[in-house]
Amino acid sequence: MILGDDILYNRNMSRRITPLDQNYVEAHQCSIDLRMELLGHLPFFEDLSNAQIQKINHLFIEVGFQSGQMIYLQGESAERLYVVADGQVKLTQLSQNGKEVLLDILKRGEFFGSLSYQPKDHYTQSAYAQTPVCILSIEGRQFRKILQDLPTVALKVMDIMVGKLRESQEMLRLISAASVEQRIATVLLQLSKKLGEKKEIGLLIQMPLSREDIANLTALTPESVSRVMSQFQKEGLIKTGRQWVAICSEERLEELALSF
Amino acid sequence: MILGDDILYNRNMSRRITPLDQNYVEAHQCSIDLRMELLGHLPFFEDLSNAQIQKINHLFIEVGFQSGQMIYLQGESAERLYVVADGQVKLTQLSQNGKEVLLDILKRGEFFGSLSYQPKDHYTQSAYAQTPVCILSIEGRQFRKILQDLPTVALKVMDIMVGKLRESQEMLRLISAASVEQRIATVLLQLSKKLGEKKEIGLLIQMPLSREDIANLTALTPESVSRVMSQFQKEGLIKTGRQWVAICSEERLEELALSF
DNA sequence: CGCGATATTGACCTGAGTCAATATACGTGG
DNA sequence: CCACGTATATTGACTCAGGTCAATATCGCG
Repeated sequence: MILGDDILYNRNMSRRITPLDQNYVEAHQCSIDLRMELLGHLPFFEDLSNAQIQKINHLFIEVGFQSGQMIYLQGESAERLYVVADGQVKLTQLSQNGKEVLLDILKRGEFFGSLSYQPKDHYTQSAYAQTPVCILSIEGRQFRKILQDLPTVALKVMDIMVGKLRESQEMLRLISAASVEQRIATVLLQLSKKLGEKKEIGLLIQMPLSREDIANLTALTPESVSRVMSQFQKEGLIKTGRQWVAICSEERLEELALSF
Repeated sequence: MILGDDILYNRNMSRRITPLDQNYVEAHQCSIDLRMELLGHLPFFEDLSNAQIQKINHLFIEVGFQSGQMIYLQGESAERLYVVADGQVKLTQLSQNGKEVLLDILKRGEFFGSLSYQPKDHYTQSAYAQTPVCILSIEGRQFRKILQDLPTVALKVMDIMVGKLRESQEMLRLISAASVEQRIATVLLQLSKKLGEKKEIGLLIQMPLSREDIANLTALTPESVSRVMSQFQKEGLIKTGRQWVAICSEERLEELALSF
């Protein structure tokens, strides 16, 4: 993979290639301060007093997962709500025929798992650590109680759900109506908006992202994704390698993505 | 369309064919009592006292729409929240390339429109009357105030949103991973669960539903839908005509639908 | 250094889209 | 109540985007 005049070189000039930061979270323990800091900045807790946060903090436990590890599995009894404290989590659904759909990628501050009151509810997706992650988790019932006691929190959570619903519906439209190129362009832009970091290479999507992941996001096959992305690279729209993508021309990608 | 030993006959034995009830809502005015009755039975208001409902009732206005009429258009400033009092409403998104995606079909008691606090929010879908409908509507800001004042209502609304998100994600999976036959079978079963009525013909989906509607629901073309449904009919799984479908063998459809 | 997971590329195939001709239902208005 | 016209549905012939399968290349880890 030869990438112009960048740090990245290879095809046996032999040297490291991945531009991703890999000094990720260890399966670490956040200090109490760090946890308070984090909880206090969650979009749905941000208006609460320190005392309230402190009380809530005690209800959370902390767990670490290594990259690729399963957090929970579709179909398991849904008992806990999780908050991403550090790293990235992916939510997927598996079909009988073996096809996996990638529903969402979550970063610090986003929640997933059980929001339900239902005692006998089951997870409708699986959650995996996409990087090493640190996760805070709370019993579903207790989170529910917080929502009942603190209407502002409930409203915020509702707003987030409304947003997620919209995103999901947009995705439906994308997959129903857009060409392969448009789907990939759109998804790359979405991800860059969420996880992009400006680097010399371009706007790097700061997370390990395989062709297969992109295929599962766009309802395509890894081979098709590969073909299109090779093309994009030839045209100078992106630079890409194993598990990473950087965007070189947001404008031209937008052009592709917008018109559908 | 000759359908065995049913009331339905034609192909110029000449007679009515649609088995749908067409004595639908007139662009009617609900009496105050009817409105109170309806509001009191909405899933999110059901726990409220009569007095509370009465107060809320005053915030709602009532509008009728004829079949096919637009209720609002994607992109318009989103100012109101709507509740279906009678009839059915469809929510769609249109893409530049002309492809329409059918996101949801709503029946009595379901809400749509603006849930947002944002003053400058815009509808992300369009809403059309699928039948003649009676709609109650409230200013978004006022509904928001209700949610703030009545936490139980906010939680119920949140739960409904969680459910809608799940449905939307299931749909994503269906469209991403299932064959044409599976998609159509699944969608027909879903609709029959929501709107089905047992008739002599079979389990009739009580609403006007064209091939195009089904195509827009399943990310297919009307022609493909037509081919598959003709096949289904030949195999005795369904009976169908212009704008209507009845299910004859739920079991065999389920068999098709389940295994993906 | 060597291996396994990931990515690329090519040749081929096929399911579903497209376009077009035809049939049919059913509302409208005579 | 019939006849006509329009929207809807069916069906066929053809095309093609994207899937499938398989061979090869490449990365990056241990």
